[in-house]
Amino acid sequence: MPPPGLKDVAARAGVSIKTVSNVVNGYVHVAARTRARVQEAIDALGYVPNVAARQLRSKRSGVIALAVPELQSPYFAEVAGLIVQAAERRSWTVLIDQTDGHAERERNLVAGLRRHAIDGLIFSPLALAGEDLARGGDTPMVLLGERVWHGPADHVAIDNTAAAAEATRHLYGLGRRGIAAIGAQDQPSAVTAHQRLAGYRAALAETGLPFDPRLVARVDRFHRADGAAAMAALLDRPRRPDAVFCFNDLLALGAIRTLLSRGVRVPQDVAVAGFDDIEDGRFSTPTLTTVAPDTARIAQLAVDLLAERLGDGPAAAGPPRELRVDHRLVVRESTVG
Amino acid sequence: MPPPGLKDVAARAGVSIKTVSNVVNGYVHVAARTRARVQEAIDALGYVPNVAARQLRSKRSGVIALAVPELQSPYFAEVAGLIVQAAERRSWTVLIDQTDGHAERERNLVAGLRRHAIDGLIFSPLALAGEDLARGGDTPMVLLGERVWHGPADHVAIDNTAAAAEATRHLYGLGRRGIAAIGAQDQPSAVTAHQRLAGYRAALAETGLPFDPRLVARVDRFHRADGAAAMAALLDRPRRPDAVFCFNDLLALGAIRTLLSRGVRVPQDVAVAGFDDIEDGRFSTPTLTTVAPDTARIAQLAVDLLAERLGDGPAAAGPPRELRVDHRLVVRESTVG
DNA sequence: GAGGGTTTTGCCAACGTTGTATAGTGCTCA
DNA sequence: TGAGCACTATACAACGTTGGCAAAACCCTC
Repeated sequence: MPPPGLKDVAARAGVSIKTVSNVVNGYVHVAARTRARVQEAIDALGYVPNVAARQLRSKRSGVIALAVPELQSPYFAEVAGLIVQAAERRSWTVLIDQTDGHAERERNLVAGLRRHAIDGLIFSPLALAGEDLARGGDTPMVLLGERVWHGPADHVAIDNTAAAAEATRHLYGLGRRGIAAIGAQDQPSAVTAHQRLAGYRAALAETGLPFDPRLVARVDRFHRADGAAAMAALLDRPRRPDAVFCFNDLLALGAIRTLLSRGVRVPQDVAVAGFDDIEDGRFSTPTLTTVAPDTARIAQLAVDLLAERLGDGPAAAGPPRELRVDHRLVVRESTVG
Repeated sequence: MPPPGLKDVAARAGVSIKTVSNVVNGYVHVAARTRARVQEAIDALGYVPNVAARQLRSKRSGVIALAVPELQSPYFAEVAGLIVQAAERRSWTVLIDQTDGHAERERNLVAGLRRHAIDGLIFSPLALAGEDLARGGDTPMVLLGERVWHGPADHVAIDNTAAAAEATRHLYGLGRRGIAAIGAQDQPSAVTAHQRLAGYRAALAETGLPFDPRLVARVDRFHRADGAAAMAALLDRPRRPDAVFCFNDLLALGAIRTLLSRGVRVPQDVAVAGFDDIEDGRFSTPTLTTVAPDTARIAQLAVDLLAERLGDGPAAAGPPRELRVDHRLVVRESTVG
């Protein structure tokens, strides 16, 4: 037996189909008596609106998509969870998509998904930057990450450069003078890596420390294994650092693992700072000094921005905005024993 | 300008709407010439089928839902990622939903979502068990976790009890005699906790060790903080354990944190084993001994089972099945220094 | 070149919902 | 008491797609 539709509810309540629709959509001008009778019929039949039909008619699906490079990464998982929660308050459903950082997949997503079925898109691009993102439909889009191109999308981000500089200055403030960095990347699209590197360099310049390329380790991805390998490489180079700023917490945890397994003490011999404030860093040994972005606010803002664009209000159109979100440096055992 | 529809493509190619539909759906009897002309028009216009309309007509959406308690938990994030990948091979989209373990939310999901919009559901219940799950539509459902009730759904799970026993025996085999457990839960619906506790008790019984309730710590959730608190409580009790079996890796990492911060050596003084084999445990200090379920296979099987139920083939109907997935004990530094 | 079968295409209806236009109801106020 | 008005409910069309069916075009054989 097919699920009941407005038709069935209407028949049972003895009213027209449209009246039922009005009740369901909370239209104001429905007599209390009628409303009650309809509601009773709805409950009795277990009526649930058919999303497909509703979308077909009204062009709104109540679904937004969230595209992140990978869910396995705790940072993205956390952001995803928060966005789902924020969206739920607007009774939106979130379709989470994983791009694995493949440009192809990101492109498909932007071009394909955006045509139908999705009211809006929150996108954390990894491989894609620039005009590629501008393509595909006019579905409202909010980008997580700094604005590095000039397409028609809103951005939500922390000040990566300032935060990275802050972390680096913290290490300098501890008296460290051989401050290494782990997480540099070559691809021009790796904006996050570039900005954090820029912050690191800015702090060095500011404090008068020379920039030494030998103290900067490149990585392919931002995973623990990459951090572990990069740290090993740094230790094998002639000049051994007494502090490391890692561009995210996973890299830092991997680096710490390498240090400890080689008998290097953290933080006495080498101080380590990370970025993201994932939960792991709060319970690792040693606990991790890190830059904590206000992820809850990032999620909330992303959803709010999308809502504005989706709304029929005055703010629906307008130039793309870039919203800056706070961050703070959380000092833990990996830098001050 | 609204996105192009079959109508527009038909006009451009000079054929009827239905012919375009036939081309899109790969209907056999379309002349090669016609097909080519239509395809060219599709490409030129960038036509994308309207999912809503298609679903309205054909009752298939190409979307399956995955409901997990929380994405923040690395284990679920990993499983979610793998399921998305497995689903992609069947060109399904996955709608990931977070229940936060709230019974209410899980119930809504099962009752509401299943009516429309979703072809199938992969569900990892936390709060809900029993007949509650049986309600709501006839959308095919696959449960992640052992079968503890008798509704009409397929199950994919590892043998939690056997795996827990294995981990406990491993600790016993190291010569430990005060083996504690962290992760017991009281709610009858906490099936996972019950089964792992059962495995722990079975192993004790088998080895002749008495079961001591003072060595079993209850937790509210399976997070690091709970593990840390539980471990602190265990250390404060009169009888101090020399080994701990934690019902998941997060609990274990939290427990290790407490041990190390109190100056207790791991594994020399207390050996710790976990469950899930999340990535954190491979890079923590010490690295974590744990039970590794074959998550890739779990994901693949869940999707395959759903596909069978969705297919029009002979296996579409039939009694619910329970599929057992392998696991193995991964021994690392937290038990053997 | 006509008859029969096969391939290909076109028309119509329907999926379940909502927006628009409209009819009906009961009230207030002159 | 009737005109005017606000409120309430209804009828109908349309969203873009696909399945069923009929018509048209094609190909072959005799």
